Amino acid sequence: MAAGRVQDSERGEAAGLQSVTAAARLLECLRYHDELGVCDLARRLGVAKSTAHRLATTLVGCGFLAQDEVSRRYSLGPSLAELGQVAADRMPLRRAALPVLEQLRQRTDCTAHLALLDGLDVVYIERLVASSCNPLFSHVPRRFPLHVTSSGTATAAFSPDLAERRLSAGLVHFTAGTVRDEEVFRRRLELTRQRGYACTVEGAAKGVASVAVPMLDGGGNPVAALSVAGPVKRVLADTDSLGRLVGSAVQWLRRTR
Amino acid sequence: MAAGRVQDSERGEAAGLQSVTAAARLLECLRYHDELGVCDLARRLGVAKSTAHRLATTLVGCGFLAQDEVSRRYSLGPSLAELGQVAADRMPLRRAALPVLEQLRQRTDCTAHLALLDGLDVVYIERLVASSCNPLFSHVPRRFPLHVTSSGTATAAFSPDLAERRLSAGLVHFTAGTVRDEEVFRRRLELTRQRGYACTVEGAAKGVASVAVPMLDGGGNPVAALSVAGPVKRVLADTDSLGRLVGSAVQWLRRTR
DNA sequence: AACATTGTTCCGTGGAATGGAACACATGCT
DNA sequence: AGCATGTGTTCCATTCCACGGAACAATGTT
Repeated sequence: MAAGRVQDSERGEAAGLQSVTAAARLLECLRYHDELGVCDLARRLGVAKSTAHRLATTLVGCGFLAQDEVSRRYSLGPSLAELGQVAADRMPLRRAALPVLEQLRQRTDCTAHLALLDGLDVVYIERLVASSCNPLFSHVPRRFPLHVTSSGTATAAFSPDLAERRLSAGLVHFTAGTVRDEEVFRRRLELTRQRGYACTVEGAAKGVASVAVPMLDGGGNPVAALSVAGPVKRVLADTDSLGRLVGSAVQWLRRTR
Repeated sequence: MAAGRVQDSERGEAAGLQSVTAAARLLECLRYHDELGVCDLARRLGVAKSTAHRLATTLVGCGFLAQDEVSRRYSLGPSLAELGQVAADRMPLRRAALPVLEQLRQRTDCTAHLALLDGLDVVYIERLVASSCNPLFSHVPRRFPLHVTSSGTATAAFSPDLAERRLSAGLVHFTAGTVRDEEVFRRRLELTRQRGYACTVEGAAKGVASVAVPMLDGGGNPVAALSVAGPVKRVLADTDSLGRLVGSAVQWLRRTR
């Protein structure tokens, strides 16, 4: 690493140790895939098969990946689950939000979520599953582009810059319920601003609707959102009242931080 | 990487890419520490300060670590939280256990846990916090040596080999409630076998007692444990009934897998 | 049989990662 | 104030570790 270290990468972070960065990128390939093979990983990372294989087997050794004995494909491993849970346990915003999320869960009998804004996506960092919830959320990803879910819509509605960036990047297809049309999305943003909450139907998961309210920081920028999600009929029967409950929860959370 | 690749490491796994392995070990240093500085990390890893610094800053760039602007110390980062949650979401045993954990939580009004056996430790992979629980578990680690908690005791009680290995490795001090004496631990193991459940007081956290039942695989080896934890008085008032409830939950889980 | 695809292993090579040293900064002690 | 100690960051010479290419084994399709 001689003078003139490369400071530019796709997200502007220093490249640092290249093989560590490659390993992290490999793990990220599995965000939306239960498992992937070596050749697929190599293609996604833009490296040789043997390089991808070495990265993957090293991560298996560390417990960050696991390999299926029959299919030979790789999936996220137990040590990642453990450390990830530890990391989430320690997030101050998540800690602060837990009591009010639990309250929301009980009052609404819906699954209560905390989502953090990250780039042009939201990441669901906490999900307290409703007691009565039979279609579990286990198969639902944790990260969505802003336009896909109520939490993302809610955050974009209160940041014109963010909304424009998301639109410029394109309203990528994600689920059957993904809004793809710019005008439709703009109307949703406006409606969200008027009502103070966003509502989406089958954004994240089939058969599920949700209501979300953004949490803004001191400067008025959205950083997170609270939401409740449940069967479409249950949520649509009650959106205003759910919106008020979630809104109160957000107010409470802002005051206790 | 010429011929004669070293196949032996402390846990018998191939070393693979050394800097990737070092990065993983660095993340593991933070299991029991909210944050650590570069010099501390370097000492723990047995590397130069500059190496630890480079590892840490690379991981910050990837989102796996975060650095406090004032103290300059490093803590686990948001991308690790995200991917870790995804990894946990996808664990088949955790998925299968969720309904019965929720049931336990409701019936007992205690915090319900799923712990997996890993080496001489148990790792708490799922924790459904009791509704009435005010001293939250946010500060409680996810990994404990077997002798410290009820889940660990329960698993050790039904594997003589495992118990002996834990004893040989030493009953390390963990919390004020940690059993340190071999005879005491052996008596606890015997009592657990007689009753079918383990009970510990202030093993994992001050003011909390818990009751755990191991889950054995087809060959009779413990792989996991279910447990409920709550205020000492509540748990001790009802250990037998809690033991039976948790035992039924374990039976149910075994039959559905 | 020929071809395409996958996952794994091997090897020569050069560049990426290392440790040491210097530096900047902060704290505590005499 | 000067010194000792500790921290976190940056730079550079050195070398060995990580890379890509190629070969191989296995599987599936035409």
